[in-house]
Amino acid sequence: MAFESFITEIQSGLKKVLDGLEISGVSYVVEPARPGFGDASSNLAFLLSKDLKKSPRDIAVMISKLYSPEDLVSGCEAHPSGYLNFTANWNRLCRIILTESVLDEYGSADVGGGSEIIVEHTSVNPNKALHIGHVRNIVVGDTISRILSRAGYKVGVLNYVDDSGLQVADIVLGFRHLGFPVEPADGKKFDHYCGDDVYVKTTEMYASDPGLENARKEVLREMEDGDSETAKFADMITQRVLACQLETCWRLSVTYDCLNFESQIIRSGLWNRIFEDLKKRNLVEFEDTGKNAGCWVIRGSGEEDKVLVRSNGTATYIAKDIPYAAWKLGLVDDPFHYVKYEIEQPGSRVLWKTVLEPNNEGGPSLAGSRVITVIDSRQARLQNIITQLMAKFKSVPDAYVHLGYESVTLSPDTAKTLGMDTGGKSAQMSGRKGLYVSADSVYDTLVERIRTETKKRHPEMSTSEIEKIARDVGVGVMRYEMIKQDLDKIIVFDLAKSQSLEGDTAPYIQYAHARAARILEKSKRDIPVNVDYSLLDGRPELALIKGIGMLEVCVRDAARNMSPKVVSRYCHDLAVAFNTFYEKSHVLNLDDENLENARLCVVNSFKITIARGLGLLGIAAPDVM
RNA sequence: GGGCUCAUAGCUCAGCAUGGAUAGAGUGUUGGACUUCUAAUCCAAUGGUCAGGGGAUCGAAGCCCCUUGGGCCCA
Repeated sequence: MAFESFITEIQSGLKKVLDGLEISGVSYVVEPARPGFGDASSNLAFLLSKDLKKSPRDIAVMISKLYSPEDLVSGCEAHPSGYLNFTANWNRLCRIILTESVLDEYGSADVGGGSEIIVEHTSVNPNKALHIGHVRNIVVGDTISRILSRAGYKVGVLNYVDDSGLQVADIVLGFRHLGFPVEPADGKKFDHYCGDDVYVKTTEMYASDPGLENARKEVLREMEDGDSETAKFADMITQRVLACQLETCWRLSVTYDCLNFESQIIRSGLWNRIFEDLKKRNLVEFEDTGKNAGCWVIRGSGEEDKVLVRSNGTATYIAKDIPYAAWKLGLVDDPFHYVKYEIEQPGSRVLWKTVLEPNNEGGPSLAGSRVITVIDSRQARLQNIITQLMAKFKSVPDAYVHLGYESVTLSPDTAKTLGMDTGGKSAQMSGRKGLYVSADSVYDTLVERIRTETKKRHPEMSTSEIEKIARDVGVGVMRYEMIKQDLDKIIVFDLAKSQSLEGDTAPYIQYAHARAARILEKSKRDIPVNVDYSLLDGRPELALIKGIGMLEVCVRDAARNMSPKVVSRYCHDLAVAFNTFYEKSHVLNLDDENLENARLCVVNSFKITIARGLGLLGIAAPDVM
């Protein structure tokens, strides 16, 4: 409970006061105070002002007189503005926070109540390498799944591979009809080769050779027949690209439970079953007249009707997403079987993939009562239709959630380095035009730079140690930049700025952790357990301890609002609190063993808590950097 | 043309859900702090018509309406 114990006590104390006054039904809040206004504040007096026909100030004074401090609350004061400010009995609160914060379960919050939830993210066409825009999707998805598991959900993570779409057809066409060799001549990573060379150059040719459009349609048609040579070739190519993409994801500490493939969803016949179901429930209608004559449509509420099946019998792209959404929610009998993915992903998580042929391997447990789909907000309209449709199938509130985010664009400078003059405006990335910055290149450049920085600081350090630090920090920088702003803000990616390691960045937070680690290391003694908490009376200490105590509040907030940014801000604020403490309160060589022990205890709790917070962001906490 | 969305310091962003205290960070610029637990750090100065207008409220950056400007989606 940590800091929440304090808040809870205030709430029950205020309830007693309100009961005494025979007042009920006021939805006031008690929240951590701004610095300089006690330790927690309540807006209660403002809300009572109208009913009691008194000024907030008078009411606050009255309540503060009636309020009787007990265990963790040492005082209740009325501020002239009308706020009620509470001060903590820090001696006791410190004990609670510092002893709880070192427990394994600290930072868990029971929002999910053990219920199962599916998170789908990544879902990049397997015809190219991941670019920086995909990284936002991956990091948002991975971070939210980490937060949800800490918040009491059983989380299953899916990656949907669209291995039968137009983009794959494009590179298959390039390989089979335009003579691109399957093996890149220069030893390039295969996903980069497919994206940079085959895809870009093939799509360029459509303009000069209109006949290619038909060839592409033919390829697409052949791919749908699973037994065709083209389909087998496409499968080989997409599997190779996928393996490369996963390598990139894994480097960024992102892992999955299961891979789904569009080709299998089509061949499983899932769509026909869902379509029949939709007809039975009257959720789709056959249009006899009008511009959609001969089509099956979903009636739009206030919007235009959406065509699911065209008059020629082919399904639209909206229709393709419906069976997958229904499968994720467990609304249909599972047509799939599972095998372990041929390459082991780092860590302990087992990665499965679906197959259509039966086997005895078992499989992951993926029954989700709720589903979160992480896709950028350009797809909001489509996702809205699916959300509405799924709501009619499943009675759980918010069963299907589209977690949208704004796209990543390129800064004018960065676009220019890629050979495009945007006239001072930022530019949308485009795989087709080759206008993108790959995730691998950003990562490699960062790691190289951090390697140099680390060497400068630790000339004696072994290459492998430096490498480890460089990677941990590099991953941190990329992930933090993708998560620290709200999902509805466009990220304008700038190559030069992305290399920054100072200020509000992951290294700032990681560095605070390393500082704490170094103090503990140098103290050369066991972490004291029973310390004199009354010695922790300085402002920097208490602010730090308060921050440590707020982790649960943060996890709960982040999970409820599906907002990964909340955790990044928490980590940053906690690191700031530590750095202030570090400047003002020395820990070692104080000639006062009791004080030293008390402060060591705080440093230890901070180190554990910040590592835990960074862990929620998928960022490692190095002991040295 | 319709829909979604954004607008807060020179720049990048918090704060808005649940209205209330001097609107906060980072970055930039200027100056300062390493014989001390690592300066990937810290301190100070600088910088605001919270896009504009109206409304409800004792009180609005926040809520409602309108306008403007940008982005995206659909046609």
